[in-house]
Amino acid sequence: MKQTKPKYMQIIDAAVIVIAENGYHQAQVSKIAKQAGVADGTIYLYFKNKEDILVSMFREKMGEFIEKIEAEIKSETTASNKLYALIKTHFSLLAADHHMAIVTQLELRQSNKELRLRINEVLKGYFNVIDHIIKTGMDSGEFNPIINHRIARQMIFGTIDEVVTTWVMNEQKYELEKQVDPVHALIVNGFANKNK
Amino acid sequence: MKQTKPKYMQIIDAAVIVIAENGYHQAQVSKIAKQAGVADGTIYLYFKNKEDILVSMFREKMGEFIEKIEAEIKSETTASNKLYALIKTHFSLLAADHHMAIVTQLELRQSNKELRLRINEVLKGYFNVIDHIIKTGMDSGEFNPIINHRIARQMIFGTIDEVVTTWVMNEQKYELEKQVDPVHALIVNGFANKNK
Amino acid sequence: MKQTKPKYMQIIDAAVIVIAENGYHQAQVSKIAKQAGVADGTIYLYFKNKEDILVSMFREKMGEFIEKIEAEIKSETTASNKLYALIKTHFSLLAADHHMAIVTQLELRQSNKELRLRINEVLKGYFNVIDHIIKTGMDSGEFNPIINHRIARQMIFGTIDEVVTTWVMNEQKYELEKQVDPVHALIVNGFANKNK
Amino acid sequence: MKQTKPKYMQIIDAAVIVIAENGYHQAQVSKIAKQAGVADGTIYLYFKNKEDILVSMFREKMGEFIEKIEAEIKSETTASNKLYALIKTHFSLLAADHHMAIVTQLELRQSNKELRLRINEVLKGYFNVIDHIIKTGMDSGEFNPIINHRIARQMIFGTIDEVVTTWVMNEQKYELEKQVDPVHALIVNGFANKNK
DNA sequence: TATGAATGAGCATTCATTCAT
DNA sequence: CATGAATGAATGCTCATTCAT
Repeated sequence: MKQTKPKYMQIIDAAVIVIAENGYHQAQVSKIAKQAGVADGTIYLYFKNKEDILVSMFREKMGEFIEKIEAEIKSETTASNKLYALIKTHFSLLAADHHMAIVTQLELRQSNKELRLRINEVLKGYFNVIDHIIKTGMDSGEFNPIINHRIARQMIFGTIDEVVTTWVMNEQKYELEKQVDPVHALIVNGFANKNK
Repeated sequence: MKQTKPKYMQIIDAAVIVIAENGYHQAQVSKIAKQAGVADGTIYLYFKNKEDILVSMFREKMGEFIEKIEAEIKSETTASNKLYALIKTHFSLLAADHHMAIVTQLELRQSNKELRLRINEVLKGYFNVIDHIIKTGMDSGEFNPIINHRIARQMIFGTIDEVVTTWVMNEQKYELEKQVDPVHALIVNGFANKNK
Repeated sequence: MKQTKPKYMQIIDAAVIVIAENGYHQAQVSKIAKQAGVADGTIYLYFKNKEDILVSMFREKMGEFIEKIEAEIKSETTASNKLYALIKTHFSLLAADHHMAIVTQLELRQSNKELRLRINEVLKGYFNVIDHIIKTGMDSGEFNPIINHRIARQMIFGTIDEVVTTWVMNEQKYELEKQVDPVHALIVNGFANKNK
Repeated sequence: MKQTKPKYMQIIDAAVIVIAENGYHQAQVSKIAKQAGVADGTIYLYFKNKEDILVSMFREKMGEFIEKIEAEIKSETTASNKLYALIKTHFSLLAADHHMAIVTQLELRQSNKELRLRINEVLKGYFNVIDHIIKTGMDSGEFNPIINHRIARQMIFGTIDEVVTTWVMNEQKYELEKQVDPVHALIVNGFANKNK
C-alpha cells in the first residue's frame, strides 16, 4: 500500500514516538525525520521550526482528546455525571496511549516558558469544557453557588493532572482507571465527614 | 561591610535570581558566578557540577519552606485549620518571594528527568506534611473515613500547585493570598450543594 | 576550479599542517576546520571526535608511507639492499615532507597513552616490513643466524627513529639523506673493526 | 623521627610517583603536593612552575643515573666491555625502578616541544658518556675508523631506548636484563654473517 | 516537493598559579 | 617558611536550520 497519510500527521506521530522513547531533550529534529521516514529538510516544508512541531502535535492530539471527552459528556445530564464522564474519559484515553501519557505529563513540561505559554493556549479548550460542567452544576443548583469558579476549575484540572503525573512517574504500574471513583468523590464531596 | 555570608548560600541565592530573571536554559554557570560575586571556578569548590547547584538550591529552599509550614501547622488543632494554615503559609511564602515562585513553578520543571526525580525526592518531605494532616482528620473523624489517602494528598498538592502556577503564569497580577479561603473551602467541602 | 578533493582527506591534510605549525596542544578543532576551509561542525560528519582525526591521519599517512617503502624494497634482491632501500625511502619521504616529519617525530608523541597505543597498532605494519627483511637475510644466510629477531627489529627502528628525531629537533638543518649510507653500514656491519 | 629530607627532593620523589601512577596528563600540581605532604603553594617556594618540577626531576634522576653508569664503565678497559657495562647498567637500573621506567619512557615524552628540548639538554650528559666509549674504541682501533661518530651515538641510544620502551609498553612482562647480550652483540657485530 | 550535506553559535569544567594570612 | 581558598582563561562538540540540487 502506498503511504497515503499526509506527511504532516506522519511527522507529528513520529514526534510523539521519538519524544516518548527518547525524552524531550533527546528528541532531535533528525531523529523525528528518521522516524517519520523523511529527510530532515522535509520537516521544514510542513513546520516553521522545531517548536512548531511540538505545538502542532499538542494541538492536534489535544483536539482529538477534547472532542472525545465532549462526546462522552454530551449524553450525561447532571453536572456530577458529566464530571464523572470527563475524569473517566481523561484517564481511559491516557491509559490507552502510553506514549501520549509520557509526552504530555513529563516530557513536554521540560519545554521553555514561551512554548509552555503556547501549550497553555491550547489547554484553554479543555478549560472551557470544565467551565461548562461547573456552570451546568451552578445553574441547576447541584453545585454550591458560592464556590469560586476559577478556583473550581483549577482544582479539577490540578487534581486530575497530579493524579495522572504521579501514575506516569510510577511507570504506570497500577490501574489509572481505578482512580476515577475516588477522584470524582473527592471533588464533589470534599474532605468533610457529613455524617458527623 | 565584609562579606561574611558563606559562599555556599551566596551561590545558591545567586542561582535563584539568575534562573528567575533569565530562565532555566539561560542560567549559565558563569552568570551565576558573576551574580554571586565569585569566579567561575569557585563554584566548583562548593558544588560538584551545575546539576548539584540546582538540586542543592531546591533542597535548601524547600527545607526552609517545609520548616516554616510545619511551624504554622503545629499550633493548629483541627485538621481543617491545619490545612488552612498550610495553604495560607504556602501562598504567603511564594507571594513574598517572587523569584522563588518563578523558579519552582516554571523554571525548575524544565530540567531533565533525572534532575526532576531528585527534586521529587525533596518534595517527599512536603508530601509527608500533607499526609500528616490527612491522618489527623481521619483519626479525629473530621474527614470522611472512606476517602482514599493517596488521592487526597494528590488533590491537595495538585490543586495548590495549579493555583500557584496559574498565578505565576499570569505574572502574579492578582493577590494570591485572596485564594486561600476558596481553595480551602473547596478542598474541605467539595462541590456539592449541601443545602439542596 | 571546484573543490573536488573529498573533505575527509582535506581535513586530514589540514590537521597535519595545523599540528606541525602550532604544536599538538595548540591544534584546536576550530583551527583545523579553518585550515581545511570547512565549518567546525563539518569535521564531525567525517570523524567521531578529535582523537579520531589524529588516529585517522596517522593511519592514512603511515599507510601511504609503508606502501611506498614496500614498493621500493620489492625490486631489491638481497636483504642488505632491501634494508638500504628502506632507510633511503624512509629518510627521503620525511625529508620531502617537513610537516609530516615534525608531526610524527615530535608532536604526535605528546598524545596520551590510549592514543599512543592506537598509533602503535598502525606502526605494526611498518614492523612487519622490517621483519620481512630480517627473515630474508636469515634465510639466505646473508645475516648472522644467531641474532635475536626482535632485538634486530628494535635496533633498526630505534636507530632510524633516533636519527630522524635528532634531525627534526635540529630543525632539519642538515641533509637527512646523507645519513643513509652510514646508518646502513652501521646496522649491517656493526662497530667492530674487521680488518684488525 | 622528624622529616629531615629537604622538601625539594620530597616534591621530586612525589612527582615521580604521581606521574608513574596517574600518567603525565593526570599529574596535577595539587596531586603532587598531596603526595609530597605539603600544601599546593609550598611547591612554588621550591620550583618556579610545573615545568620546572619536571625538568628538575629529570635532571636529578638522570644525574644519579649517569653517575652510576660512569662508575661501572670506569673499571672496564676495552670499548666493547665499556659498552657492555653501559647497556647492562642502564637496563638494570630501570628494571629496578619501575616508576622511573614508566616516567622516562612513556610519560615524560608527552610533554610539549619546549620541555622536551630542555630534557634533551639534560640527556647531553648521557650522550657524552656514549661518545667517550666510541672515542675509546676508535682510538684503540677496536672500532672501525670509518664509522660516523654521531650516527654511532644515535644508534646506541636509539637501540637502547627502543628496547626499553618496548619492554615498558609490554608492561615489563619479560626480563629486560636478558636483552643485554643480544643488544650488545648486535651493536658491536652488526647483522652481517662473517662466517659466510 | 524532497533531499541531506553543511553550517556555526554556544557552554560546563579544569587546574596552574597567586597571595592574604 | 607554609598554607589553601580563590582565580579565570580556554575548548571540544551538538543540533536546529538552510539551500543548492
